[in-house]
Amino acid sequence: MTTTGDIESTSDGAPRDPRDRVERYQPTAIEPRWQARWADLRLYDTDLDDRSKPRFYLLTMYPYPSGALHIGHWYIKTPTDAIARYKRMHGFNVFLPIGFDAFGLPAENAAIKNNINPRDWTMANIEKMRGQLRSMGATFAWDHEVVTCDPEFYRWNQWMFLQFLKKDLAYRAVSPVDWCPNDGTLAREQVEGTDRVCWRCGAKVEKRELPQWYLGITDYADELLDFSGIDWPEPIKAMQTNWIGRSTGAEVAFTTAPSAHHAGGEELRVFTTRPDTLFGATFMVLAPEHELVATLTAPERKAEVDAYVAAAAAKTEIDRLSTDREKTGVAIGADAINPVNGARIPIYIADYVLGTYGTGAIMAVPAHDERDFAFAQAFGLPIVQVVMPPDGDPEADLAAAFTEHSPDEVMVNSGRFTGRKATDAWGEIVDWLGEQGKGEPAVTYRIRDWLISRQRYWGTPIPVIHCTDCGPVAVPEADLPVLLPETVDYRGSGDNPLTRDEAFLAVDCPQCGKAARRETDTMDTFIDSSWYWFRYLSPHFAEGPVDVDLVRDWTPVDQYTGGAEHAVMHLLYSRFFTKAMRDLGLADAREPFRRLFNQGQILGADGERMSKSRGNVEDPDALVARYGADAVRLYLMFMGPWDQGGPWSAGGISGPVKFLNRVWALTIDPHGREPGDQTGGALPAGEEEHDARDRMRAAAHRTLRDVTEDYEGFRWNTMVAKLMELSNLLVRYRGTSVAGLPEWDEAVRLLLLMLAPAAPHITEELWSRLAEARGEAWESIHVQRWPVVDEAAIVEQTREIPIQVNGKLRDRITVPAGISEIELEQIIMARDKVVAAIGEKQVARLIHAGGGRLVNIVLRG
RNA sequence: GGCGAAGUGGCGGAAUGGCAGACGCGGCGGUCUCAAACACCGCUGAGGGAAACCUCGUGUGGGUUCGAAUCCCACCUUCGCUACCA
Repeated sequence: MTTTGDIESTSDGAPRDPRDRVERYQPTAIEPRWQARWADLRLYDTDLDDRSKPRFYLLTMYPYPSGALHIGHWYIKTPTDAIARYKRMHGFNVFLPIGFDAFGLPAENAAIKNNINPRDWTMANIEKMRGQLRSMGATFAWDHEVVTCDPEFYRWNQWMFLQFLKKDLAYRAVSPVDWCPNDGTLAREQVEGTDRVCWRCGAKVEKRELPQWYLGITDYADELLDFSGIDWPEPIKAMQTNWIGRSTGAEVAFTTAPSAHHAGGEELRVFTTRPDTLFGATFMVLAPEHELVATLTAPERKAEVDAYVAAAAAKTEIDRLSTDREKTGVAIGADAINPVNGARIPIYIADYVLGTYGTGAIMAVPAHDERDFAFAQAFGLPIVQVVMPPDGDPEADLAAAFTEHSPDEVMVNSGRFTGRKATDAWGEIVDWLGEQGKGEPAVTYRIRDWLISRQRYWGTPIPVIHCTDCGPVAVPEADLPVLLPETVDYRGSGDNPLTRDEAFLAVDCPQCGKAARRETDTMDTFIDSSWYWFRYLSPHFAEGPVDVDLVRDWTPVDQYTGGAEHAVMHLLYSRFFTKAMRDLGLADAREPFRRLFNQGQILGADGERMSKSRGNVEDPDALVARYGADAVRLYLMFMGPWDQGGPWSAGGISGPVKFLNRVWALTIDPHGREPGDQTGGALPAGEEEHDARDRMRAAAHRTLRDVTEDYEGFRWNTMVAKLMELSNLLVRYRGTSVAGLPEWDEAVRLLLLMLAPAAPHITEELWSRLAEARGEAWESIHVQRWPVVDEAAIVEQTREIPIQVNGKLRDRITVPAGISEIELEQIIMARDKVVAAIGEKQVARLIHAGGGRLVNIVLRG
């Protein structure tokens, strides 16, 4: 270290900046050097078989290789790296893998545009992004990298699909599906917003009737509602719960009434969550696509009904909604019979009843359902109140549907149930229907099975062969992987080129041996992300998708970090896959991620989502080149709470930059003083050397205690603030007589250790220089143990106590720490300000609050 | 419409029943410098006052409490998700 401690000695020569004699902080010189050194030493390779330390599987959502990292990647990944480093300093064997979500449409679009293979485009991007990820100084276990477009990975997508087929967890069905002109078919949860657009490309989605492959996620609906044993953010659990949408109720069998054109007696089942309102059903509504519409429609109504059905079928969901909830429908000229009272009620079709939910038919109870109420009003249908508050009028005209369903409500106009509490009667009615074989308890879900077929090239081929005789036949496991053809003929079109690739298509049926055709759909890329963290453990394992022993030791993941935008997609699929894999004996945990943290999103300076088209994208490479990775890491952590995100503003980065410069100066030049320093190297007024030494120790250990808590809770912003506070104190003592004393050295050492996980390069550099100055051998700061708080150092001799009168701050006194309440009260009551604030009033009592932290004097009157 | 999150200085934010505004940005004044930049020191919620201090102040209105940014009730605003789910 180069320190002389005496700046006056330079002043007799030509005037010059005294700081020039000290080396300045140059992050761009330091950072690549340490990154290379860490890599050479294999400092962050994880030995997964090491049983001497507790394991910690830290996972962060893998990036899509779009071509460049953006600041959002830094926002999630650098604090995650800080967690890894912090946990290592606590003796954990930390596994922090990284990989690439390498299948997907952008590669295909690039291929069409530039007439190159999507693989080449993808792999070039990956190579570039690897370099960018390294520039973060993050401790990723690169030797476990997974790239999902590698056959070594996607063959196991195919293998698992075959296992799912055997268990009927994968199946093919023809049904109306959401079709995006760019991405092909989409799963239900991949269509967003009121105007029904594709989650990825934003194009409007239309309905198509197609044969498609599904995974039976609904089989696991109930288990997916159980979040016990995992520590996830409440909003995500709420979103998943809403998405799964479990409704308990009953299926009730209405029957068709005999009429001129129909014999009657046919069952019409409805699902209801309100069996207690059965007596109020005044009509019935079928979805236009309901299978019985054709047979039940009266001849004279046929033309109108057919027209309505055709119109509904032609309408996309967009159009259905654009009618702004105005109810439309047509009576079909047939009646149904209500099983509870034998009432004949007319049957309508209306598009507000969905064919895909429940039974596709409802009993309409206009008095107690807003939609039914609106329909009844529009069509002049009777409205009969059957549930009301205890003081209600059963014959009153309702202005709106009465949907309250609390223990107070009583039933009216309901035959033998009249006068009963509605909540009590709910179950009895279901039981009563059950005894007569006219209904039973039922549960329905909003969630649909996961549609995984995509009409795209750049994905995992679905391992199925279509034979004219045998139908769809699974590719034998021995024939896996079904490889994507290397050369692709796009002919400038956006179609799936597999459909034109005769070499790919032509194959013999594995069952009968006749000429057959391969399935050309590929899998939704969310399949890849549904289990990639299992593969990280053994990326080259050839005997199966996962090494079951490693999975047992290392999963579930201890901590997962990533965005909340995947709440009902990736984060739900992953839970499903884990449970399905468990049932295949591939995993033994029922949940994938023990703890989940959703960071916020970094927006552009304009407060909008960052996007190239808006021109508000912040380039992390440029920031790193200018300020260094440590400053960028620290600034992102310092911005605000991690789960909050917020608009980017480059201005604030100067704070962390200045902080790092001070840490640098404190460490390599403790005796130096800045040229404008007006303190003359003196301690703060009234402070003796021993006071200063105590203060440094106390501050360092109090900071350690608080910062440790902040690390545990991922509260980076306050963590950085507290380190800044400590460094501010040391800056004040720099160049004074206490700089360089043991308490100073300890405070600097603790400051570096506490900062190390967040700013790994500068701390490593300074740590090495401290070792060098002491003539010790270098040992990385990142393999040091996290320091231990000395509670004795924090204990203070005196305390400052705020004094309130009637809750208003009136005075502050400094007293010895161990003072008794009686002594304290004597001092307080003698204070001028307190006496003045009390005035003529009487003191009612004194409150010693918060364990002696504050005193409040309460006055009478 | 439903579910969820959040409203605090000029700005990002801290404080989750006990001193509101930690820490930082920006701003103002000073030191250093021939000068500027950097760096360093001080001030910086609003109003009043020469000052000591006083009053007001955490979206709005009420409530609980000795004491409320924090807890409760009602409302307003913003953001995210959802969208006729019977």
